[in-house]
Amino acid sequence: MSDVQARTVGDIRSRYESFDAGNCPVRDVLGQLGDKWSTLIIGLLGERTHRFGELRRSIPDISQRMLTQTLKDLQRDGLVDRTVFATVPPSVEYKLTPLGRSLLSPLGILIEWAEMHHGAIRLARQAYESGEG
Amino acid sequence: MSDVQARTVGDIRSRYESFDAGNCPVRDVLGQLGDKWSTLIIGLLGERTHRFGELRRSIPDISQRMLTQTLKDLQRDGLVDRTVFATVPPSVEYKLTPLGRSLLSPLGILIEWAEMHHGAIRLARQAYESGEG
DNA sequence: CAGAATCCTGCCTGATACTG
DNA sequence: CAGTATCAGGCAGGATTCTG
Repeated sequence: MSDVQARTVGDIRSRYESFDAGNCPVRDVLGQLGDKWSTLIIGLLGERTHRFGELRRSIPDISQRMLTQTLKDLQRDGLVDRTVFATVPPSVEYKLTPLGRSLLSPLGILIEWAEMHHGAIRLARQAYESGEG
Repeated sequence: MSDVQARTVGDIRSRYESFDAGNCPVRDVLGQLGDKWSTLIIGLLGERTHRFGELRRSIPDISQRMLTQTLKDLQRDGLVDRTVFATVPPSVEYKLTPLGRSLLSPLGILIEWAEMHHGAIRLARQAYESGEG
């Protein structure tokens, strides 16, 4: 692990400085993943194919506008596949593309880190507030 | 890898739904990492300790305000350690805490994914624009 | 059912000026 | 050098209404 970490430490720096803001792959990816709903939708679609209404019910506090827009962005980036069925009433299915599925593993690792250290982060926040906040 | 992926797929879903928005560790972490500058600063501090002015020069397009604020947030979350030296003129050093260093590996993995698939994402965007954008 | 269009608001962010 | 304070703009995101 120390080997992996030592390598990635340098990589983070070098990969940022080789690209301006517009073409930086890190910003391109984290900019999208960092928004409010993308990772949640990717997680749901990683589980199985969902219809639009299923996604909306699974994420009670998302607005219709944001669900539509986030799905469109993910589709645009080639992470999500959208299939329309010409039924009455119409139905639309969303699923991950192979590219989208390949993101599940790195994303899962980050989520594991988040859950593992969430308690420590919350404690640090409390300590900060009572001390100098 | 199929084992890791299969496990994380379910995890993403379950870890989201067990927490409301305020306590969800995924949103807590990605909300911070997803901002414009956090990952860049973490990458720089993963390389070595930096002074305030060094960080500012290393990130030419960050405003003083955002650098201060991002550093404060990272310090608040226990990822970054801030040390003031009572010299004239004053100097302040920033470095990663052990918690912050533990984030370098998962973050590096995500960055590797980003760089590896950045080309595919850009191609998907071009295809989307010319097709239905 | 699955969206598109519109309006509105808050916060993120940058620019500028000032301080210890 | 390392910040803080203040102001201004733009965009993310929500609520509502309308359509095929």
